[in-house]
Amino acid sequence: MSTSDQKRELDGLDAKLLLELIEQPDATTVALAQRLSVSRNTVQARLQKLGQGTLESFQRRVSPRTMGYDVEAFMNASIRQGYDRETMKALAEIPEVLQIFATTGDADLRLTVTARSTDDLYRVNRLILDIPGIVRTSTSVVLREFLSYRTKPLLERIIE
Amino acid sequence: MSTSDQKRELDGLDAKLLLELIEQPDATTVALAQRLSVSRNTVQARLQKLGQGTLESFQRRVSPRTMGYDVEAFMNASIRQGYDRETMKALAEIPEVLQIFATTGDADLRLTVTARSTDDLYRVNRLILDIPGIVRTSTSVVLREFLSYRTKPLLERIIE
DNA sequence: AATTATTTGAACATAATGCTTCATTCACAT
DNA sequence: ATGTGAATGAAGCATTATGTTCAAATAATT
Repeated sequence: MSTSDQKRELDGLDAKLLLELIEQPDATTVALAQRLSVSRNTVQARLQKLGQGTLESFQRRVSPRTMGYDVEAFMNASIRQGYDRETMKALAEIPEVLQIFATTGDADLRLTVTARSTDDLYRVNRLILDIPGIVRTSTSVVLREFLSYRTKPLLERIIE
Repeated sequence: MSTSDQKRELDGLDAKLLLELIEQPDATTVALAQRLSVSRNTVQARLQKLGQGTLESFQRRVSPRTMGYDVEAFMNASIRQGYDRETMKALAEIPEVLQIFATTGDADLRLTVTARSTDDLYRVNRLILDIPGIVRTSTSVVLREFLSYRTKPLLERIIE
């Protein structure tokens, strides 16, 4: 039982593998193997393990912007106690709601929301406010993305 | 010149393709072709276009949690005027800073930050506060992720 | 030192890929 | 309606990758 634990932390090879894939997402197994100077079998085994649970969904690579949703916003929302489950369900039924977090701090929920325009964002905001259990919202619109999501430095730190 | 514009919006086929890839990220080109009842050439062409600019980096699929960074937090930070460029550069040099947005609202910046633990988060917070130009920060730690990033509903909306 | 886990290399049949060509269909502007 | 350019489908071919298995070598743990 102690053999293959569920959640093993990434080692150097895993990190190198992921870094390569960041550079060349469509790199073939053999290409990765020779670039990292390991056998094809090893790469194959590692990739399989990475695929099983450690890698996030492909969805992460899809940007709403591609679909014409040019506005991104963060929203704080307070919910009435006891309405949690149903409120969450209603929120999840709105396609423009991309993420829902519960966080510490004043507001109960933190949403990532997208919209086609600022006008459209207003519409989405109303949709959310109409959900029973939602008390109030405060929105901040993304003006600019100075640094887009990256984990590369963390991966590089693993190697050395 | 009007032939192939840079940013074309996704059509139904693109959306279907992406939805398939969400279900089976390692699906082969031919498998996708027969599942969508289009020719292999078409899938190949579409995937190539998607790879050129519309798809976000593979980095998005890498979760800090995989690397032992179990804490995720959002941080609002105010910056002193005129320090923008250098401050941003200093922030980007901290591996635990995953994202930087400029947003409307009280705070100037909104950061996504990760850390190994809450103690570690405190350390990262100090790193950020020590950056010249950063005036103050307010942090909210993610307690739970009710809905993890998804664009599937938006994609499905394109189809019908 | 002993045991277990991981890696390696090799082989094989099967399948996918990249690329090209070409006819056809489609969308759109004239 | 008509012409133009782009997107698609179909087919073929040489090359390359894949999945799989296995025994031996190496590394890591106890």
